This record gives sequence, C-alpha cells and structure tokens, in this order.
Amino acid sequence: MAATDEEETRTRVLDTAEELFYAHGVQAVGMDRIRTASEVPLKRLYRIFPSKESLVAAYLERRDERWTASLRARVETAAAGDRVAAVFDWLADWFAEPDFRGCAFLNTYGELGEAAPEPVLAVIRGHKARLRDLLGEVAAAAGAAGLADRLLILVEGATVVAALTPGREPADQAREMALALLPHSGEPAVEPCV
Amino acid sequence: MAATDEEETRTRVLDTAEELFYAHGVQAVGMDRIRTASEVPLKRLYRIFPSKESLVAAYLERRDERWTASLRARVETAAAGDRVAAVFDWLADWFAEPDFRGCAFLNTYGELGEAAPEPVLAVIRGHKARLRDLLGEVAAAAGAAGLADRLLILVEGATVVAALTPGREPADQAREMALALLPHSGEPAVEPCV
DNA sequence: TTGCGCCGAGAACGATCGTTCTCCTACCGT
DNA sequence: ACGGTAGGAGAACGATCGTTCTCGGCGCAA
Repeated sequence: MAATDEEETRTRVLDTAEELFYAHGVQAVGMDRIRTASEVPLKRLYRIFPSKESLVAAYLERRDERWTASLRARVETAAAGDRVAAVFDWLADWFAEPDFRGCAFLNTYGELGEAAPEPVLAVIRGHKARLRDLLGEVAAAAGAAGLADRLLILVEGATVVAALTPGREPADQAREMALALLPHSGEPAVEPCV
Repeated sequence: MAATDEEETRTRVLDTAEELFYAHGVQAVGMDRIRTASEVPLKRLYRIFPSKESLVAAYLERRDERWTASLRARVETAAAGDRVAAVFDWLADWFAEPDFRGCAFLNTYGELGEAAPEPVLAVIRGHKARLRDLLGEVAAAAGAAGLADRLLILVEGATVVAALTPGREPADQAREMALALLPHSGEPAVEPCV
C-alpha cells in the first residue's frame, strides 16, 4: 500500500503545483506554499521531488500530457475534413475556462528564458513540437499538407490574445483564418470560372 | 547642468534595465545588478526610480514608445496598399535581431500575471491597445476595415513562434495569411466571373 | 581656513526563498 | 511492556532580494 500512498501523494502535490504555478507563475510560488496547500510535509515533498526544478518539470510534463491528449481526443471525434475547425472549437472552450491564463509553457519560458534548467526547457520544447505534429496531422487529414507551421501561428496567436483579453473571439477569428487556408469544400477546388 | 546629468543618467539606467530585463526576465535581475552594469550608485538610482516597480514600468514604457514608433515609421514608408505586408517585413527584421527573445510585454505579463503592480499592467495593456489600433489603421489603408483583431492574432502568433524557434519564417508565413485576408489586388475586387 | 551639506561606496537590515536539520511522537516486532 | 525506527511539524540555515543607513570625502560659502 505504501506505493499507492506515494502515488496518491504525488498526484496531490502535482495538482496543487499545477494550480499555483499556472495561476501565479513559477517563481512567485514557493515550496512552502505548495506544502501548505497540498498538506504534504516538506520532507515527503522533497523525497518525491528532490528539488523545485524537478517539481516544475513534472508539473509541465503532466500538463503537456493532459492538454495534448484532450485536444487530440476532441480532434479525433471530428470527421477528417472538420478537424481543423475542431482544433479551434476546442481552443474556444479552453479560453472560456474561468482560470484560463494563457499557455503555461509560454508563460514559463517567458519567465525563465534560456536560463531555465535543461529538463524544464526540454519539456517546453517537446510540448510545442508535439503540438506542431498534431496540427500537421490535422492539416493532412483535411487534404492540406504542410500547414503545420501556419496553424501553429494561429493557435499561439489566439492563445496569447485571449490571455490578455479573455473571451472566445480570438479562437473564432483564428478558426476562420485557418479554414481559409484549406481547399474550399463548397466549390470546385480549381478553376471555378470555366 | 544638473538636470542634463540627471537625464543622461536616467537613460543610461534605462538602457541597462532594458538590456537585462529583456534578456533575463524582470524577476531574475536584481537592482544590484543594474547598479553594477550601469555604474550608477544605488542612491542615485533610487532617487530617479523610487522602487524597482517604477523602474520596470519606465522600462516597458520607453520600450513601447520606441517599438511602436519604429513599426509605425516602417509602415508609413510603404504605399497604402502595401502596409500590411510592411508590418510583417518589419517583424521579420525584428526576429532576426541576435538578441530577440519574444515580446517583452508578453514575457513580463506571463511572469507577473494579474498580480503585477498596476502601473506595469497599464503599460502592458496600453502597448497591446496601441498595436491593435495601428493594425486597424493599416488594414483600413488597405481597404479592409475591421481586420485589426485578426492581424493582431497573426502578429502575436508569429512573435511567439519566433521566440521559441528563431528565424524569419514565422513572419513570412504570417504575412501570407495576412495578405490573404485583403481584397486581392491582382483581380477585380468583386464578381470575378461574369 | 573652517565649517557645512551633499554624494558615492558599500555595509546593513528585514523579508523570503530553497533546502536541511532537529526533535518528538507513534507505531512495530519481540 | 519496550526499544528502535520511520515520519511529521516546524525551526534553522545560507543565499539573495529590495531597500535603507552609515560613513567618509569633496566642494563651496563666509
């Protein structure tokens, strides 16, 4: 049972860390605050995460897994041709969450910069690479390969704008721009005027 | 002469602050480091900027003025129809600067969040509002009103992507998407098929 | 020359951070 | 019943931060 307890404690710490780090930034939240909020003794906390740096990396890692899996799940419920739109619908829902505060990875990167500990940097870069890959798949499914980078710009742009001016509009506008990149479905793909 | 000295010292402090704050983040740079790098005694530093918070606000304020003025100058050298493209050409040059590290205002916002001191928040929001207005003017000059928010998404998205994967490509891709929003100049504006 | 006031250099202060250590309690096998 | 050990609560430590204070020297008016 000890292992189970350890697992449960670990997720409780990560839940607390995610809430606090995401809401207030990594540097503004001390280990003591996580200890108080999670009610996990400092000693156990340091046994599970030997340093704050490792806790930050674990927080970002788990958030990446959940975030990407959630987006992927939503995308995969849509028909191949509607998947680009599904991405931005999912974004709109995310932006509407009451505690939305932009992209956790960009916030952390902006906060720590290139001086961030290597494991943290790796998670950040890995997250963006995974997102880019997913967007590439989505574009390919819609019959438009090579659109990953453009879609990434739209996703990041909408997220950043929404972080400063909350609301779903950025997602809707990015969605329109994204759909405009696709081959039009309502009319013949080439030579509309014969 | 005293006033001139004070002015010169002030700009030297701001030059140092801008370099360090932008490169390493606001929280990672202490007042002592600014004092050492600028060679301005701590006492004088605090006489000009009564607190770190006011120095941060002044740094962002001056950066906003310069950044926006530079973009506006570039835009105004272009013909009315080419101004949207000029925005993204300017962005590409910015991304190529060796010390480019994304948007200083977004980085600071991500770092401090809503807990940022009010004057700092005001500068950040003011900067984004000014940028949005400028993009609105640019769009209007190209005969397409109401595009400010979409262009803002493209500008922010390109900037964020460039911050993580340096290079001018994000600007070029955003530029293409932006031009696609405009009424095509190569063909009649309405009813191409009669 | 002699006091006087301003300014620079750097120590000092109090708060806070990440991390470790000390003590004390509670449980376990025998 | 009892000694040993693991674990929890919180103090303690050293570093660093923003900010202030002290001290010594320099320029200037009388």
